[in-house]
Amino acid sequence: MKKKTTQGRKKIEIKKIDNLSNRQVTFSKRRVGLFKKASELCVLTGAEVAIIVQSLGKRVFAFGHPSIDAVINRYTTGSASSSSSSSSSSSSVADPNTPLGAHEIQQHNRHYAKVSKELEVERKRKELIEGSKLENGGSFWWDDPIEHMGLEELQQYKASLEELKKKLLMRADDLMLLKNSSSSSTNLGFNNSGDINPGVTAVGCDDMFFNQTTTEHCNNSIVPYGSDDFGNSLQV
Amino acid sequence: MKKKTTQGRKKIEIKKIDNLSNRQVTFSKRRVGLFKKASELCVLTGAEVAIIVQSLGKRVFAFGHPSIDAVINRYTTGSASSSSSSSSSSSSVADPNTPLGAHEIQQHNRHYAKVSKELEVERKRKELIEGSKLENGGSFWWDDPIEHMGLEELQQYKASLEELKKKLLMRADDLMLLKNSSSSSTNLGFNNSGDINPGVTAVGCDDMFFNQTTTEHCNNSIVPYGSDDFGNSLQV
DNA sequence: AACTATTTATAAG
DNA sequence: TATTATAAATAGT
Repeated sequence: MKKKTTQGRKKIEIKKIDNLSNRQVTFSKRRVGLFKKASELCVLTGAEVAIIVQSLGKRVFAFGHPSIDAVINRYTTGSASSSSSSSSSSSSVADPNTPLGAHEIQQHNRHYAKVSKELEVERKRKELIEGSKLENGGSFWWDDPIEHMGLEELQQYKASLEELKKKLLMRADDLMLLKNSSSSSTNLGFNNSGDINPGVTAVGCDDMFFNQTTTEHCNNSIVPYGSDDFGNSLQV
Repeated sequence: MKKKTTQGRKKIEIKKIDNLSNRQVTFSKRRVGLFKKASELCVLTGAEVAIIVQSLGKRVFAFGHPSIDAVINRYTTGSASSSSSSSSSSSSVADPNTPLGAHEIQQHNRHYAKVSKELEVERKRKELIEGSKLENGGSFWWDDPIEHMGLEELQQYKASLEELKKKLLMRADDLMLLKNSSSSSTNLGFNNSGDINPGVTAVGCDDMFFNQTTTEHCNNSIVPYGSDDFGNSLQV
């Protein structure tokens, strides 16, 4: 018979975790959990949500539906959906990439959302057929560093990317509306597959793939900029 | 013996809920849950988080630690913690109050955080002694419309407010750094107890009490502006 | 990073 | 609204 292998989840006090390592792990796990919840809230109720999370270090993650900027704009302006606004001033900007670009991004996001959903559906079907192996606990495949994948998984992964790439290219006309000023974040954990979505601004599509933690149709994104920090499920 | 009164939680598909009513309750419950998670993430890992949620109608809720604006600023500007920034432009501002004020607010928030925690601790103790009656399911007392409270609860509630008010006044010196341009949101669900914290900007302290869903030290806030919508646990 | 044993969050009633 | 049986999230290995 199987011995009780773990003591199971233990109740914890909601106070700062002293141990750095544990804190990092917890940050990662819960950050993913938070984004998942947000995603569900969006899908379930049609609400619009924007989340920005910054770990103690510097890494920033963001989630947004229908787009971070759309929600933020609405918030900062009072309710309208103005185009420009935000950013502006500020003297000590860490990286000089153009942070926002509201409308364009929003538009792109709309497309991404659709495409993303399609892929998600396909993924689910495949998963159903082959027996789920792509999911890791609470996170999603696009959160997995490739190192963790087996050969088979890698192939599936590659296939998924190709698939998505193809779909995105089919929508190239719309993507063309975006300035292809690489922008996005300065140093992502990921830089591979750098050809997909050339012109996505702030919430670079590359980021979306490897960093977004959400589910289904929500076009959300995670933009980790700044150097490394925790958020371990994301680093290469 | 007790009959099985409910079938318990049922698994649901993550797809838009058709029934409006159900969608609303789900929105409320999950919105609270999301903010709670966010709060825990902040406390546990020291991360900075900002969340803006807008229900399908118009009501907007926000959560932020150390302050929504601080996080948003950092996001929009790229990483720095500029003072002014954001909001600025935008032509169609619903309410003319100065939305941000980063540094000052941040400073205030720090204090609020401390004070808030103290109150929370006291509340817990009291609750422990009298047998928890302040909590409603997953939400917190400050989320409860006063109508739902019994006389006794109301008194306790009032006492809590007074207590907090006193503490905040003790830190008046710091608060003085803030412009006391009422600001905050235009039409809150709540307007009672309008004397506590006169000069809290964007994330008016009044809001904090009645709208924040978070826990403990996180100085977060929920600013519901726009007319009514769901988020039922909040409306007056 | 994968795995439980539990704690939490919640769908329904 | 308060309750309760379950689904989910997650602390500790």
